Parts: sequence; structure tokens; C-alpha cells
Amino acid sequence: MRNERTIFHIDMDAFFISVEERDRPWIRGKPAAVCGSSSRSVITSANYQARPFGIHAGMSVKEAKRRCPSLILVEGDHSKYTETASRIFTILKGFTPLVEVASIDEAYLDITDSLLLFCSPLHIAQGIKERIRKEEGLTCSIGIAPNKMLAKLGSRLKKPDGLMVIHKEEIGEILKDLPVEKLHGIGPKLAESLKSLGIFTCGELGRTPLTLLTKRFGVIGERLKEMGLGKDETPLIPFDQKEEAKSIGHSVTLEEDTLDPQKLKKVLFQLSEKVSRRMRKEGYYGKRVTLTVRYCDFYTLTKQKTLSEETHSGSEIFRHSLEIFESLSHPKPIRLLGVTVSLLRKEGVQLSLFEKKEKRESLLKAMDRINDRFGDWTLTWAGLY
DNA sequence: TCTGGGGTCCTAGGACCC
DNA sequence: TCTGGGGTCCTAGGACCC
Repeated sequence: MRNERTIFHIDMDAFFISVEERDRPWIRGKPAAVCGSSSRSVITSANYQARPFGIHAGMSVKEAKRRCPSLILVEGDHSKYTETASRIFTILKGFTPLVEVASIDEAYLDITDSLLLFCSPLHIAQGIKERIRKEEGLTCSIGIAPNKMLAKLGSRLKKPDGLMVIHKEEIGEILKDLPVEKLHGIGPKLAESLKSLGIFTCGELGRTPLTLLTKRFGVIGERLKEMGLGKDETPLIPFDQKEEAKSIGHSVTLEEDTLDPQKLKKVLFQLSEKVSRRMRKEGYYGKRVTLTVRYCDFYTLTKQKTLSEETHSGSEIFRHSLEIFESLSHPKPIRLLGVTVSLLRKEGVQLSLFEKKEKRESLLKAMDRINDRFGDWTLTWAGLY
């Protein structure tokens, strides 16, 4: 029986806009938000003064301005946020090597075995908050719990600048009346489906028979039941064991909806170049190209093509995405185009063991087929003799 | 609420092979 | 010629997250 795990979830408060407030003191105390550069961009981060106006991430800039005409808008600077985040992750790694980077502004820590070194979890959490405040001028919220799911819930419940410990004995009480959509992984659609079954709270979800949930939701049903009970065994994946990326893509919402082939071709070319530059920079080759097209009515389709040869060349990616683009009929003006490359392989690591095995398997099968047709030992490994 | 841009994972049907 | 079942890959779409 291993120790009860102690997991932290660290979540930066209104990360992007907080970084901007730190660097531009005159914004502080006023409603402000970070947005994209185009006229059709959305809010990516709103400060706590803007939130009472109903402004939140994902809202269009137009709508946000309508709700709060005095809103201060700052164009986002992604590289600045990435650099800030990486310094924060370095601070976290000073407390334990078991740090999972969950997104640009979130991390999980497993401090189960570092308890002896620094005394109580609460003490460690306060130390982390203090260092982030001192060194980066930023606040964060921390949830402490026996698993990732509850740690995440804890940080979410005590925002901003919060600290919440969920002890094993308190789990039932905390989940009893908590709406299911507060849990990470239960979005609007799942929440609606659950409501139609009369399940509104985590307490109710935990009491729902597993058979009912699996019948309705398939494999996710098991996960849902556990979530309702506050159980979660998903392991923490330290930053140095993170898997490689599975896809690399870029997309852009055009300034105006259009069907002009010259304009669209140019955008496809730029997106392809952008994707290929990133692939080369990060050392990837890919074998599948996916084109995304969103029309003016928001109807969105994707079409993909698996290549016979892997590539990271911009002109190759462009050639394939254009071919896909031209195979579609495009009945309406286009709002967004996206190009994604997947089935990635990291440069240098020739073939993974799995792929090597697969190659060998398919070679073996080919030999079998020939031997089946022409009799045994027509083909064999040269090394046999 | 006229709705960005970066991703991940899951599902389900069809092709194809044995 | 017709039949069946299993496995894998490809494809398109959808839910979810930050």
C-alpha cells in the first residue's frame, strides 16, 4: 500500500492580463483585458475589474467593448507569457522534480515524498506563492488534494490568490452539492446530458449506478462515476517525461469572409509556411495534412490526406493543402482557414521501437504472402544461410 | 454571447487484408 | 461464387481544455 498522494494544482490568476498589469502599472485597478490583433479577435484574458461586466475569455472584442466601453485592451504578446511561464516552472521545479506542465499557466506537483524536507503541504504552498509573488509580481491559486482532479477543483474554487486544502475526509461534503460542470472534463454538452438524466450535482453523479452511466456514455461512464466520487488515479507526468507533440497547426480568421481564390491561396501558403517553419524549428516530420475550412455561417469542415512520404517542407504542405482545398466546392464565403500536420516523427530518433516492430511485422507478412503463394522458403532472411 | 487559436482524445463508418 | 469474423488504417466530426 503506497502513501496517500499529495498533489498540488497551481493556477496563475488571470495570467496574461496580470503580466500586462505588472508591466504597465497604470492599468491596475481598471477593467482591462488581453486580446488578439485582428478586428475579429476575442478576449484571451480579463482582469477581475472587467469580470463584473460579464467579460471573460472567449468573448469577442466587439461584445466586450459594448459591455464596458472604458475597457482597456492590450494586444497579447505570447512570447512574453511563454518566457514568464518558463521562469515560474523553474521556481516550481525547485520544490520537487515531479512537476507536470498542464498548460501555459497551470502545473501539477506531486509532493508526496518531499513532505519530510519542507514540513507541511500548506507550508510548501505558501512558499510557492511567496516566491512567485516576489520574483514575478504575480499571484496564483493553489489546490492541495489526494489527486489531480480534486487539486484542480481546489484551485478553481478559491480564485484569485487562493489556497485550498481538500482532505480525504472532506471529499464527500465538498462534492455533495457541487454542480457537475465545475469538474474539469465536464463541459456544456456532458452537463446537459447529465441534467437530462436528473443528475445535477457531483453527489448525485457519484450515486448513479455505473451501468446507467456506461449505457449512456460508453467508456466515459466509468470516468464520470469516479469523478462524482472524487476518485482519480491519473498519474502525474513530469515535464521530462512528456510525450512529443501529436500535431502542429495554424489557423486564421480572415479580416473579411471571402471566396476570392487568390486571397485564399495566399493565406494557405502563409499558413503552410508557418507550420513548416515550426516543424523544422522543433525538428519534426509529418505524414498527414489536414485542412480546416470555416464558412461565414460557422459551418466548419476538415479534410485530411495521408502522404506517402513524410515532410516538413512548406511547399509540400502547401501543395497538399491546396489540393484538398480545390477538391471542395465551397458554397459560401470562407471565414477561417487552418493547416495542421500530424502523424509526426521527431527528427533524429529514426524510427520508434514500435514502428520498427511494425515495419518488421509488415515485412514478415509480405514474406508469408509470397511463401503462401509459391511454397515455403521461396523467400527467407539472408542471414539464415 | 455573431463566437480566436493552440491543442488532445474519442467515436464510428468504410476500405482493405487475412 | 458466396459467406463470416477479426484487425488495422484512414477519414470526418465532435467534445473538451486553456
